[in-house]
Amino acid sequence: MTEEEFLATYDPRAYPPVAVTVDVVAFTIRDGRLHLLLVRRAAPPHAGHWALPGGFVHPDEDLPTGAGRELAEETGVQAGALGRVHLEQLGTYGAPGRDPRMRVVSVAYLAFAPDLPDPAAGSDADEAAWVAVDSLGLPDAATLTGRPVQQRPGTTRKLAFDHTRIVADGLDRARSKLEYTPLATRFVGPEFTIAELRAVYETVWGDTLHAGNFHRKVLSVPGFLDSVGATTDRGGARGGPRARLYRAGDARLLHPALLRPSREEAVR
Amino acid sequence: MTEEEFLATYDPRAYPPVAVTVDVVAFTIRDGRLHLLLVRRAAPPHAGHWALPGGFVHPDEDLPTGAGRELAEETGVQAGALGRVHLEQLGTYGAPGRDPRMRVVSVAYLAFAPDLPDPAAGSDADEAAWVAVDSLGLPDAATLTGRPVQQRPGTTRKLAFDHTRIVADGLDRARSKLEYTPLATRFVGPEFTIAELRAVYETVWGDTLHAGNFHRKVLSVPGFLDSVGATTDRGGARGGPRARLYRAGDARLLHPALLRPSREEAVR
DNA sequence: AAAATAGTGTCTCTAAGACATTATCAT
DNA sequence: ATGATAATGTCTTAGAGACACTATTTT
Repeated sequence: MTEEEFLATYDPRAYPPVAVTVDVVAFTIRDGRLHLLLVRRAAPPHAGHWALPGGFVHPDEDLPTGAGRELAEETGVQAGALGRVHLEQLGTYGAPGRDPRMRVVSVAYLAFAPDLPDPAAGSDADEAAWVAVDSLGLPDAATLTGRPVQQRPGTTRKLAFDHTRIVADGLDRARSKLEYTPLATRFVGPEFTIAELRAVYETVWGDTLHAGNFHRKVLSVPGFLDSVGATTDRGGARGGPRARLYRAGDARLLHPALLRPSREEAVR
Repeated sequence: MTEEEFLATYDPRAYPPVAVTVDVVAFTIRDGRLHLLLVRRAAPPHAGHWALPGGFVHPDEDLPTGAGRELAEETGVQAGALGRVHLEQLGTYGAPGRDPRMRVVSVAYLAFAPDLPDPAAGSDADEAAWVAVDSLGLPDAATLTGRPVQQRPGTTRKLAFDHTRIVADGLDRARSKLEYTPLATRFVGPEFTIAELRAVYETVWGDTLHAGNFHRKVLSVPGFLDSVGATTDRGGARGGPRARLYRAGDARLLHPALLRPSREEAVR
């Protein structure tokens, strides 16, 4: 093996070409539903199918930089203005044959953003849109816990390549990270109410939470929320007192964590 | 961007070549200390330095398959006999310039194994060895919690490329996964005592645990341990009754989790 | 007035951690 | 006998969850 490796060290072009791409699983919340940024492929393979935004890594470009660039290209947000967008590496997918053209190793990134604008028209020849995740037919929390699945309206789309798996992995990661990191604050504006934060958890987890217990719980986690000292201008749309406003604190981990309800079933 | 992407789609060789390698962070426990499989590089760059075992991905080879192959090549264990070895993807490292020769994107895998034999002599021209992790000068749990660091004997080695960072990330992952998965059982034999399991936690976390509370705790986690019904042949080397033997249960997640002591300091 | 919501109080139960205790084994 | 260890018991405290309740606001 050493000789082979030795040769490869000095002439890697002797190997069949491998392409490295960056794909982005970008989540946001719109109208109380979790949405995912997708682009419709114009060219084969999988022409006409929806796929994750992504593309080849540029020379001299770091992987997270490439992910931010791909995200910026599709959303129209300036790459430098992605300040409130959280970006983290999700995983790398490189099974032979996952792209019929050649060996493609794809590094997937996960992005969380507050409600971003619709993809800028004409920014790309491919159509791009925020698509409700629950229209993709992925197994959700309700499926896992045996409760009846309520398929939400919207066309069920089959994603190109292995992107359905990548999205499923990203969804798992997102659900898990809400438990022990302040990630949920990335889905809301810089100042938010506890009810808005709770809506994030309920949307991503696909479960309803007890408002009173949630309220006390998040306030008890050190460094999670900082009180702004002000309240909303009005009460809720259907009544209720004005809610206090909070900002994200400096905690990077939540301790104690906010555990999802009833995870025993998913343990085995 | 579309044209560029379009062209690239059909002629990826137009891009500067990118190499994809697989590196393995393989941990095992020897003599109560956490060890890491390293190889000494024979050729430049970083000749003479220790590095993670790894190499270029073979054509038509899946990424985890490649990781298992690299591990098998260095440990002498047959690739098919890696049954008790846990393998999972750690992350992908692709910063430009991390390899001075060319653009190299490296997919790192994390492996956990019970005590494996010394690397088979002559299996590779490079020297390979199990190296104590605490001789690498990485920040350990004691460092993070402000307690005095006791550097254990052994030469402090500077690893090649960005492998020190990769190992640090792997160590973080391992410490974290002990909390909420039955991963610790991968470091011991098929049948083990609770004291042996506790030694794994203490070794990886770099902290001492209360024997009695640990005992009751692991037995209270559903599906973590299955009793064999037998005990060890002898008591401990320094006395004590014979310990009951257990096997790993069918739980894939520990609920409730075994949290590390005093993590508040690392939260911010 | 009626309904909805923010925020707090109370109670129960689980679990973590500190510590003690008993039984068993090696030297 | 002595010391070490396995395994269990006890007590205190923190936290999760269910539920009730008050105050505030909108329609």
